[in-house]
Amino acid sequence: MPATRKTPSIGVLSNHVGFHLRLAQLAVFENIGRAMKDIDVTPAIFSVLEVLHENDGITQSKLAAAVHLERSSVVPLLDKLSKRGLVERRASTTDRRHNHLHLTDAGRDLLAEVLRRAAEHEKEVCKPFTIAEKKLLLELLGRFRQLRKPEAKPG
Amino acid sequence: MPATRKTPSIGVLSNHVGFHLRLAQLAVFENIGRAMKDIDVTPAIFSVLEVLHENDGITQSKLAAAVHLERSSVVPLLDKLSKRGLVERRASTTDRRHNHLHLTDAGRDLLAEVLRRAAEHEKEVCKPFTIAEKKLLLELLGRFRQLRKPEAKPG
DNA sequence: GTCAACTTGTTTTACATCGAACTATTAAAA
DNA sequence: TTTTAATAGTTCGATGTAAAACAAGTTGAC
Repeated sequence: MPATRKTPSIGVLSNHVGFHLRLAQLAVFENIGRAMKDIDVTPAIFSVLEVLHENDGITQSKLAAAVHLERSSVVPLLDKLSKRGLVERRASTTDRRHNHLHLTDAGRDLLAEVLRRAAEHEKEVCKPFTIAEKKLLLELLGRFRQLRKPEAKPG
Repeated sequence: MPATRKTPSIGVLSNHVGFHLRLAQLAVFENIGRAMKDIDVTPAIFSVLEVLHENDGITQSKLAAAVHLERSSVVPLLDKLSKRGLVERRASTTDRRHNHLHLTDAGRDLLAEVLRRAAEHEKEVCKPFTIAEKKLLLELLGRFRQLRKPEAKPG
């Protein structure tokens, strides 16, 4: 019995949200990659620049939490960005454990371009949806937040 | 100017599907991780076992395509699985480039357990949704398929 | 039948991310 | 005040995935 005729079946995977979330994310991120590769901006970098712009002087830990990366993952990312002259780490004077992060002018400029492209890209990627459908999709996705880490700490 | 009062803003990210897809996938996969870590099964492994079960004798390339991994990524994964005695690579007799992949008895046994847990986990993860909502969500996610790689090949 | 083009699995290299352990610093407890 | 615990950033090691280059095999053009 020739097993691999035509398209392989994915079995129960077709009923699992995890699988489909991954595929969707893959497709969208691939798209972003194409849209921004010439300016060397990944989704992670985009989110960092945007959060830095929205929260000037934020610390690394808070940034990490905001973009859902680990503290330790943010370090090399910021290394790269400050090497590119987009971000500055300023040691805090009041609490010498903290770094306060700031976008440089170059960082702000790049972010402006990134935002321009991101808006365009978002339009592209959401073509399959009406406004209402997109809003609905985001709302549905938001519900997964409910199941984040059962992180001890009772009220 | 204390920049980091309260919760940092994520700016335009809140309107970008990519960001929310990532968060949702993160949350769901984290959950799966917890549910299966004692049997050493990741989402990728789950999908591979299932596709192998559904398509006995499938080749590595086709498997890779089915689970949306690269050919080259599937190699170390299968190495591990065959080392664990869950999967067999049999060289094809008709086309010596191909490996035909087969689940071993142990592989089938493990998959059975995995499917049991996956079903339970899926129920858990989809608690925030009604049946109709979940169906809707999967349908919406499916629409992102339309934007997969503009991979040359005109009709 | 020969040679070019393609396909399959693999190797190698690179990279993003994580978790655990470490240092310096601050805060809390005693 | 001294001791202890917590926090911020970092380092280090491991892992998963990808992209590019490759060898072996196959197919198709001529």
